[in-house]
Amino acid sequence: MDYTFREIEPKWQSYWREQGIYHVKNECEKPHYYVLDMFPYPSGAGLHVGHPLGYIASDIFARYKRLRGYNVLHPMGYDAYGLPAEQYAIQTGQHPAKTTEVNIARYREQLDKIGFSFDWDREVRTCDPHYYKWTQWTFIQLFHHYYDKALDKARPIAELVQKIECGEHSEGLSKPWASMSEEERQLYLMNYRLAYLADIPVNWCPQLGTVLANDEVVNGLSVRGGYPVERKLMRQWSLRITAYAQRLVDGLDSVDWTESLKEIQRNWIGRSEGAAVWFPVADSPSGQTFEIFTTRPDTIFGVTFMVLCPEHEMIEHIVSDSQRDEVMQYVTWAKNRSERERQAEVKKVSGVFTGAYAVNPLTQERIPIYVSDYVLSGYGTGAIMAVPAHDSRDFAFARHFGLPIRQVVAPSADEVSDPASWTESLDSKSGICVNSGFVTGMKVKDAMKAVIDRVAEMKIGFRTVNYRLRDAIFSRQRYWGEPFPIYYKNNIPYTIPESCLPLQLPDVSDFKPTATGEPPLGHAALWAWDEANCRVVQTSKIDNETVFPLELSTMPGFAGSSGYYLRYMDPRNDESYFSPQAVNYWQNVDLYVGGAEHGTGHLIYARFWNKFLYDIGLAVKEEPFQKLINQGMIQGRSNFVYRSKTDNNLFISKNIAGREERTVPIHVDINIVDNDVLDIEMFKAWRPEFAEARFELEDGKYVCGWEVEKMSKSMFNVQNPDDLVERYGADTLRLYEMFLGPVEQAKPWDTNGIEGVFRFLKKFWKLYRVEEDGCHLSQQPATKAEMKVLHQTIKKISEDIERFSFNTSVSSFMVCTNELTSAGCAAREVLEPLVVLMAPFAPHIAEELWHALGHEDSVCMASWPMFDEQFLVEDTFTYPVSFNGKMRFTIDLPATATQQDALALIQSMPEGQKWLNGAAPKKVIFVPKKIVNIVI
RNA sequence: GCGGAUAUGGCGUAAUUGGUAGCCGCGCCAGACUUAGGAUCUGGUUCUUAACCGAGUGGGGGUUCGAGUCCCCCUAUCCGCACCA
Repeated sequence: MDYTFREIEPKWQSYWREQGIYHVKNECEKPHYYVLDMFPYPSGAGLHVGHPLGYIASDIFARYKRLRGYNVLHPMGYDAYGLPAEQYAIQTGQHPAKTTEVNIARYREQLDKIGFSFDWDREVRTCDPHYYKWTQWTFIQLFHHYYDKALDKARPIAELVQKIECGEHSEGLSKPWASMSEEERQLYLMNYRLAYLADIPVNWCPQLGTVLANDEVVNGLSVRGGYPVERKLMRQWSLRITAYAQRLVDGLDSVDWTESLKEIQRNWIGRSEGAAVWFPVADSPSGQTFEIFTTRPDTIFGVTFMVLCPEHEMIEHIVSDSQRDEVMQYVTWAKNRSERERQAEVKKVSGVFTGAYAVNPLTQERIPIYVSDYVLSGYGTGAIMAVPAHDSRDFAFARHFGLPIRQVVAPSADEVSDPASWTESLDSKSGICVNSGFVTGMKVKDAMKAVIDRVAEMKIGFRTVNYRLRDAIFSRQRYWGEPFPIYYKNNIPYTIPESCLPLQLPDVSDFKPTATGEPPLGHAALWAWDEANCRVVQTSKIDNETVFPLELSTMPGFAGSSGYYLRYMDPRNDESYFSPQAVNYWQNVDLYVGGAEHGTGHLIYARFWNKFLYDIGLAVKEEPFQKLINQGMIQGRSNFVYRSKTDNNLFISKNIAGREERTVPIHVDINIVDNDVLDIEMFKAWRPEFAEARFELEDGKYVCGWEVEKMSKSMFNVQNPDDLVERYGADTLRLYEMFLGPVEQAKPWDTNGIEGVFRFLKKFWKLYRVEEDGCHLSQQPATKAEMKVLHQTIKKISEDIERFSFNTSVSSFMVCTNELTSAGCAAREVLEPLVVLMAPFAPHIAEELWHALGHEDSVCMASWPMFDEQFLVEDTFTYPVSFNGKMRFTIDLPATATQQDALALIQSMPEGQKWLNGAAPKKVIFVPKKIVNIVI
């Protein structure tokens, strides 16, 4: 019988489904293992071959772990809320709920064809009220918690109130707590809540009609759609992720991720140590001071001016009358500049003198205060001490405005020079302090410490740490997201009771965003909160006495994806996020597979979310994802035909002389090209304008050009997995995606080698001599050589899977099959274990062969074969013999041979004598089972 | 500018982790079976050479009996961050 994958694959897919083979229980004697894929956005384009790459790898691993006796949690779901889904809905003019539904169905159909072992009973969708109930619930918990710096964990806000009442906490209190109104108290607590409402400058994207988080903006443009983003002050919900900055840095040391991704996160969090110092404003009657942050306290003697960011609140208080107009003009100009403009003109220096002076607290020197937008309001205190000699930005500013530059650090004490001659600043943190008062002569590192100690002693500053990480803006002026479980009473936000969750997303007909920032939920005119009855009411009467307005913005895409891995543990629980039993059993994700592009988004938010849930006693591990594998991006491989410049109907094959000058390349659909050879008939039928095409062929073929580009519809290089499943079967697709190269590596998609993998599977199939009534194998014992091949393969495949090196596994299968084929092996004792080895990679063919071998149960229930060392040991070993490191000939020695044996044998051989030439070897290096090298 | 990674035949890649570089696959060449093949099977395929020899893992140096692998310098490509004081 032939290998009929078209019959086999659907047959076993429905068998697995009907038998519930992949259903996982939470209680089990077996050890647990949790393998997770990053769940997809169900976009309208469907899956392309890049998506399943990671899924196939994790599926192989999950199946392997099952065969190894683990109870494996391997779920899948959909990240259905958020901008991409909504943008697609707007483009197609349909309701997002509808398009999401359709897209999910399409994804599911595509996924099912590839034969994954997901437990679909645990599917979650972030847009499902049963799911987002817990997203909203977590938000409520965040709102009701603050970060206790002493305990270094989140605690209920009620505890903070208690502390305030006992007088243990008074930071920033303007008047006694007892005399504060409810509104004043709430406003004060807002400064502490982990989910808080504040007027903050945000990334506003008019085209998308929403605010975006920092990781959703790149180079001043939105990641989704590439629209310009501007800075705007808006009242927004934020998550106080910065409270966790240090723990987010520290936690990286305990997880098994690639160094590069950890580094991406460290950079994003951007921890820097330094000092905060207060600089008094000169001649200030009210004794004003302002705080600056510096990582170079050692250079404080080199400060020649100060700079405030345009948003700094101090500006209007200190600006001199003569400078007021100019300063205000600059501030207005700077504030109205778009992010993109600002970033594009980073090199251009701008700024203005305030007319005011500050006093260097260590030297009592008067130094001018400037305003410039090179100082950012969001970092540190939005004010800096400028040391132009040792900071390139200050240097550029000083040169532009002709401000003095004073050297205070030199590579060595005698390398002091006149900064007037410098072309750049001396930013290095190594060297000796010069002209620096009491730190003169100290090494930079020692001076940093000395200056901090001194300012601390003088009570004008302190050692501190700053982070680049900003709080995560959590409001989106969009429709397709989780509603906030928040209503407003006297403009003060209150959470709706947990028992009323989920707060369902209202169905509105007009879900489009507005350019002004009014959330589309405002279109749900009748959407308000009846406080007394704890329910959403449809009334236009918001009386602010019994009926209150609800928050109209929705949560961002990362809300739903931040805790989904925990929900999979217990996905149908309506009483809690997940049960303690479930989380105690599964703990956290053992292996997480997904793209590195989520390094500064989802992977940070999820870690934060998990740490918070850990603090409040829900999660049991501080880090959610123990091991992380980043699968490489699959790029497209475009094909080109070459059209004559003079004759639109003439196409010239790639390698014909002079083709380059005579033609222009045109993208051609990769589906009508096979191994870079164009299917001429399909090409003519592809588009009407090519119907009359004529060709200049080479060797009777039309050879296309190719290039690696992004996979995109417009380049006709999108490879759809369904087509390949149809043509070669899911098992071939699975093996081929793995065979392409290491999972972690980015690579262009290229079907040129898929035939080879397909041939291999057919060959593998033949090995089993399948007939209508099963396999016609002999019961004869396998030869020693055959057993050796088998056990080598078991060893290799096991090691490969543990190392996540699936491309080499496929090669090993090929070698094994080739050897068994040429040995004519028909021994059951060899072929049966081989089926189990194949099961994680090509589950359909393995299942079919397993049954053909006479088994009644599924191959998924088998156990992984163990290799037996006895088949691998050699009686003799062939040693390469080198002279001075140069390999010359080989000798066979018993496995137990020693250096003396080797040397004796070599000396007795004519070859050996030729090389030794009668002389005694200087040295003999003998590494058992490796090499004999003789130094002559 | 800062940080991270990568570099091996015509192509995708492999190398027991310092021990015969190029496994496996594609492509190509030759052959077998075929009316036929874009089916199947067999053999060959780093370069140079008729062959032996020789050269060879981006370039240059170093450590070592021995380097694709370790160390230093350089180049190229990819990715991340980027006025973060």
